Amino acid sequence: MIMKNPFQHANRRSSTKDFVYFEIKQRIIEGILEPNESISEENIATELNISRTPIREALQRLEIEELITRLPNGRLQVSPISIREVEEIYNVRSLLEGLVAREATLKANENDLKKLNQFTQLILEASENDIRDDVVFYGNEMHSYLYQISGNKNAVKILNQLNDHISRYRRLGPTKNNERSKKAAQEHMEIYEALVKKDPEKVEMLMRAHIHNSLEAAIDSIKKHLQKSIELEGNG
Amino acid sequence: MIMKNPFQHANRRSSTKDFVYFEIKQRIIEGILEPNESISEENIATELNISRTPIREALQRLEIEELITRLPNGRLQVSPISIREVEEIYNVRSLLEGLVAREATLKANENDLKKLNQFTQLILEASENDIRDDVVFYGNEMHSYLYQISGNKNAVKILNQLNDHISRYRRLGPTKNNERSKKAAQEHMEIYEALVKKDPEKVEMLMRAHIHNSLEAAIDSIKKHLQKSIELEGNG
DNA sequence: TTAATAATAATTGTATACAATTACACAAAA
DNA sequence: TTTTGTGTAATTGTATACAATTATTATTAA
Repeated sequence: MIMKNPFQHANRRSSTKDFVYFEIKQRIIEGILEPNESISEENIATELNISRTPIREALQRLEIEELITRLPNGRLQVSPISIREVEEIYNVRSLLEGLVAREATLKANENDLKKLNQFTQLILEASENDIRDDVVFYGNEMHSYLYQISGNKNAVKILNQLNDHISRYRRLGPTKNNERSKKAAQEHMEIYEALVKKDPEKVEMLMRAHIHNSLEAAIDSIKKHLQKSIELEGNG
Repeated sequence: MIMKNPFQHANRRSSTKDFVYFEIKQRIIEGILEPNESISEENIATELNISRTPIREALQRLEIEELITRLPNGRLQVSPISIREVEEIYNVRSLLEGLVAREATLKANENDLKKLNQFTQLILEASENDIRDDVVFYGNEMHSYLYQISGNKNAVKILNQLNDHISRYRRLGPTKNNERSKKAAQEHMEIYEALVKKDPEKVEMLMRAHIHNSLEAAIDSIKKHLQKSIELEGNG
């Protein structure tokens, strides 16, 4: 038996749809739902004990954001991954991160700079202790903080979507590339220093380079992963 | 009485939802549905003689693309317009058009260059005859053709969404700015010439500048429009 | 055995009933 | 008159029934 509105405790309207959206997105990013795995509305409905209507709406959103792909026959599957797509995403991201960082440079106040300094210190510390997860975490925090300062809602919305895809790819690269972590920490520091000097052009340039460098590291690990997958298939 | 599936003649699955999506989007772009005008699922359902289900899905897509805004109370309205948003959109568009044009430069073959030459000629002709609509039309065609050559699906998808918003703003500027048309025609020509020379850096630079120049023309007419709206409100 | 076809099952698309929320009009009290 | 509250209408959210399509299995003919 299905209860009428299992999420009515939430204040906002339509929290069911959002709950399903975040839940399925999380599973895709974490790889619980694997690339090319088929998705059934009915299965999700049964598992989460809700009707198909809010599930359809959540899945449509994921489809628009291209984490899910609709086949010509109407069925859905988790979107496949490809090196080509990663390169596309990083190219766009590089430009937009640069734009946002430049705008943030012009708008950052003393308190913002203090905050950003704290992030760079935390990143540096994590990289010195070889804690890659923390480098990534505080790195993301610093980027998000720049998003916020910039106030550029349009660019930030796109960046957040791109970052969802990147999170998905990042999971594929378990390579604890400490060399990259140290370089990334250094790059964040340089970006911070240019921000303090209120040099928007330099901030933009450094940020673009920073994203491009991350791309190369990412591609390496993805290539390894894809190769491994193919080997496994071959042996299966 | 509602018929079961009024659009079943179409081959593809789910054409009802898509039909509603394009129909409502068109109305928003053309201004038939005005900024801040409220939107009711039931009204659309009655008018188009279909049930609310596919309409909800179409509206959700428009909401994600931000042509429609959901108020905290769950009601929908046509998204408002603002100069600030136009600037944001053009800034992002400038970077992505530049990226796509650069990539297209590397991939364009002889036939593509021939096609692009035809577009530049049509644009030039239209501008000399002061037919602004044709300058815009063939200009868009040329941009779309570059999208296609680039093969960058990710960037193109974002650009198409941005262009929907820009189309909406363009309608506000009935100023037959022939000076801008002539300059735009010239700019397209210069971009074409750099493409022929296979100079991706120059193409990117020229394209960015071209978009920025369009922005300034756009802002002028939008400012005039907003001012007029305010005056009308004051007199109303 | 294989290929073609028909019958059946599974899945998505749409309509509709009902639930939950919000807006609105109207009445009562200050 | 203004404000507060209450009942009603309007609107959105969810569940469910059914329609349409697609996939799968079974069956039959070659």
